[in-house]
Amino acid sequence: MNTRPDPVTPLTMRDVAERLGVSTMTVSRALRGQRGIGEATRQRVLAEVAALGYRPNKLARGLRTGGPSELIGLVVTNLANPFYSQLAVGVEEVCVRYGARVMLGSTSEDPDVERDVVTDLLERGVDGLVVVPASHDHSHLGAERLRDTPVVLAASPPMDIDVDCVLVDDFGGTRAACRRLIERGHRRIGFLGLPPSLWTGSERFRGYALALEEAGIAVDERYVSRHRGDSTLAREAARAMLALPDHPTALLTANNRNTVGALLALRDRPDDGEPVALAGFDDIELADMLHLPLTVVSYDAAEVGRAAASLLFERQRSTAPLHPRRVTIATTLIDHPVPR
Amino acid sequence: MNTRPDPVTPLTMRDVAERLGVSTMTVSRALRGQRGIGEATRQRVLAEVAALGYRPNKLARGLRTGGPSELIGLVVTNLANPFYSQLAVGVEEVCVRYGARVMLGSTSEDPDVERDVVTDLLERGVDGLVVVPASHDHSHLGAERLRDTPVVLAASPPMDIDVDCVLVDDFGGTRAACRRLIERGHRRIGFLGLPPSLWTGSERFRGYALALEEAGIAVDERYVSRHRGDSTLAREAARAMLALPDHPTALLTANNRNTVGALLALRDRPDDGEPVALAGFDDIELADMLHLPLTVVSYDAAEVGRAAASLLFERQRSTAPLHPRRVTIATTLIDHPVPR
DNA sequence: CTGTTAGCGCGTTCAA
DNA sequence: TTGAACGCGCTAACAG
Repeated sequence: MNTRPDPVTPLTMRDVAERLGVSTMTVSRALRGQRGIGEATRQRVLAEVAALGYRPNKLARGLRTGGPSELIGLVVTNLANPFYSQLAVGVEEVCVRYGARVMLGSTSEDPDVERDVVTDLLERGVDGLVVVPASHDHSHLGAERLRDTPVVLAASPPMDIDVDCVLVDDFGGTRAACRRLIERGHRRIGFLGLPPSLWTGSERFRGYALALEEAGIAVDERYVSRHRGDSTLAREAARAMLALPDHPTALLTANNRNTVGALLALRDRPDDGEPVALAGFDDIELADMLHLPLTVVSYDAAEVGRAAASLLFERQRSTAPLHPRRVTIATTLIDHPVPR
Repeated sequence: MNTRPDPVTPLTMRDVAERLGVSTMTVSRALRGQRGIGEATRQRVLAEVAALGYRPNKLARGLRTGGPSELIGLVVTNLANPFYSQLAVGVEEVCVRYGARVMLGSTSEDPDVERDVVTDLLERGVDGLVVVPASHDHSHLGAERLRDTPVVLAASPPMDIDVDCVLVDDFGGTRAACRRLIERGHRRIGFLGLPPSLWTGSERFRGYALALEEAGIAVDERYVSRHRGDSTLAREAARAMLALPDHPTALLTANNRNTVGALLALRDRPDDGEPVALAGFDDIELADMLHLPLTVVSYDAAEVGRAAASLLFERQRSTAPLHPRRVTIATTLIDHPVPR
């Protein structure tokens, strides 16, 4: 005989209370371990809760208490990119430490989608937002639109708004990589990069250009290609550069997609003696098992997420209005040898 | 002059209504585009909403309507693993199509954490759950504990509970890979795998063992190592196998971590003439740019997520109680040549 | 077309 | 120690 109420209607505190002949308050108190309740009653309540499989409704509770939802919104451009999934790992890790959960939003790099996603997350009551912006327009992330919900930008600094951000040392990392190539005697260095409209695109190019300048080398436009981070485009661009009579003796790539493209172009290239060196931003798994040596600018993507989430929780906890902070994650230059 | 109410208290519908001298119902109707409201009033309300930056509280709305939260919980063992982040991509993709969001939960492969995470997600009102189980104990995912919340297991079939699941063709894929090695003349094939306690571990071993049996080859225990999927352990195991006087002429690895370990072991190995062949489950980026040829069992991890989410929404929409379904994602065998 | 009443599930407040 | 009334923000159901 099934004495449980209709299973399509979820159990409420009242169901538990009625079965015990007590008020909902008694159940509520027992559930939250609040003092001021008889130990015997407590046990009776908890036993019934377990028997019935009752679960409190955190949303209703939050509505009543007005407390934090313990929910963080994470808005990324493309979760398929390992950088962003690692970022998510870091955010999640810190959130769990603070008893919070992560709600995901993917924008497909579309600013309009970003607006909608941010709005939806706010309407769902997130306590804070970590956003990898899809464009330079951050107006929908400003204080007047978000009221008191804190935001942290990742991988890109705020434009015209006052919020925290976590950046990667795009400039320094790229400069170091370019210097390494110069140290090895390269003077004609090609750059396969992202469009200047992306923060990372302009910063990484700046690192490249400054390293050349410091070595007294002029930037040769024929050796620079600034397209979207697509490995097919990168491959074509690299191929074209390498077909020049005075082609670059080294390539510097602005992200892992470009590195893959360059690797493909180098692989396809007829072996005409002098090998072309390669360095790139972002580490690559198995990089030291490739058929050619590769120098990479490596950094901890999960750390970006951890830092962003930490800034969020710190701000949440602080009563005094902190002024906007900026954290930069360091990069390391790694030389991957070739096997044998 | 700031005429807005105290910003720490979020705006409610009442704030909007009072400013307009209308009832909250009028605001509510205007906001939801419900018919039965004057066009002029509607515009007035919407204008005020925009001016104030009011945002409805979806949680309160959901509490009142009792409608779905349009929220799916995704519970994975380890988001850092590309397989699971790709799974998340697929789940998110389908959710967005249905107007839902994804709430993340990571278990670190700990069954106790899994229980807690699942409970928390349910208390937060998710409409459904996609779970990559951390163990064989699925009792906390059964109908009596979840009431009406549908669950789909990913990568592992349900044990003692009746729920949908999406699997990868672990058995068929591994058998195909092993056959390929046998076709190439190998008779001594080493297996670097996962523990039998994992579903994928036992299925992939089963594929290996059957392929051998079909070729009339007995399984040699010295050629089998079944440890956790850690590349360091895999490397040691591979090294030990290759040190045998009659060492395997080919290795078959049960997942990408094992493949990496095997690659490392093969790289370190003194070149004693005959090269050792390698095949493995899971594709590897840049596999065709390695220093040795690699055969992989490839499949679309995002498709696993898409299928899981689809099953969830289908079940949600269907009134009749569907019986448990099982979807298997196909695998493809890919031969990655070595460059040049 | 608009407003009033009531109540979703829960917790605060105050009285018993 | 326990319970009743009330309200969190919103909307269904029913007035007018």
